[in-house]
Amino acid sequence: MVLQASCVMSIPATVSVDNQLPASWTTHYNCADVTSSYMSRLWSQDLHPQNWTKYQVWEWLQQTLDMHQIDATSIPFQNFDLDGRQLCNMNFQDFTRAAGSVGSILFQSLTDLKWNGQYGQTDMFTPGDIKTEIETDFPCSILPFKEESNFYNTSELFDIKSSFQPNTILSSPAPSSPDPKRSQVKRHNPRGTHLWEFIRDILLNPERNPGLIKWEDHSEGVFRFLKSEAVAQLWGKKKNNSSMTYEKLSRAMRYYYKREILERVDGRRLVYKFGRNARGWRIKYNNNNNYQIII
DNA sequence: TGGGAATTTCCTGCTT
DNA sequence: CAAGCAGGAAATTCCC
Repeated sequence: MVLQASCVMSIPATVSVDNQLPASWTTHYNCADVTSSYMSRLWSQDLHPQNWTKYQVWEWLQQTLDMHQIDATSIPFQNFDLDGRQLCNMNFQDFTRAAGSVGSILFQSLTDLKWNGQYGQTDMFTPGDIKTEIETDFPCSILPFKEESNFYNTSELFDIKSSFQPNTILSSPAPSSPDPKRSQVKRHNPRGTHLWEFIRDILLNPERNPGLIKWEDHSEGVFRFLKSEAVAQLWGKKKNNSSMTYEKLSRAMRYYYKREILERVDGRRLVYKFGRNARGWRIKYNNNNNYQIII
């Protein structure tokens, strides 16, 4: 995929994913330079940092780092597992403690936003609006982190839903092109997470759900259900449907063949393969032994 | 209220 | 034989 280099999320392979920022953080802003003109028009100033969700805090963090061309991996993101109110309560020292020398930049950025509603001369905007825009334009299930953070609470799955937002902008092919008129209107993701995304997210977080589904060939997108009924029940739990079974889940999976979200794998039970319209499952390793999920 | 998308439910027949 | 797979058909749910 053409956008591999600029549209990735970097996670140290040696560190548990849940200790890291949602992968979106790096993703968004590696993409931001590519999409700056697109993104800049999305920002507005109608949401004070005080009211940000955790997700929006992360968005701001990533955007600020990107603006200063600071490598997102150079600061411990787990120190910013905060909502807007907590963030605004941090003083300069708190920032330097949390992010070292970068802390002063972050502090300055936040101060500008708090008091001026903007940062420098840029079109600073609220992360929340970016979220809205992306939700509007793309069919892929996308919900703000705050709404999804408990999504897998019963199963201890790490939620990486937020990881795929801006990447979707750059991925191709998209089923349909964004309509600039419609993009001005806020629209929620119609039905929450789609089944294939649910499956993908389990696959991308095996340390949280060992033995449910596993990659057969990650580079090819081939995976296999190990505990089919358990996955079905998990899916049912998410959909508040206690009668979900693998038989029903698999029917939904088969519908994906036509849409090329999945491809058939003949002759192998419980084996599926992501198709050309499934995004966010590819992975590659870079020179720093970090892995990147390619959208 | 109607329409569409994305399942969900049920079913028959076939395959492993 | 049980468990899966393949799809058709209709129902359901949710959103616009």
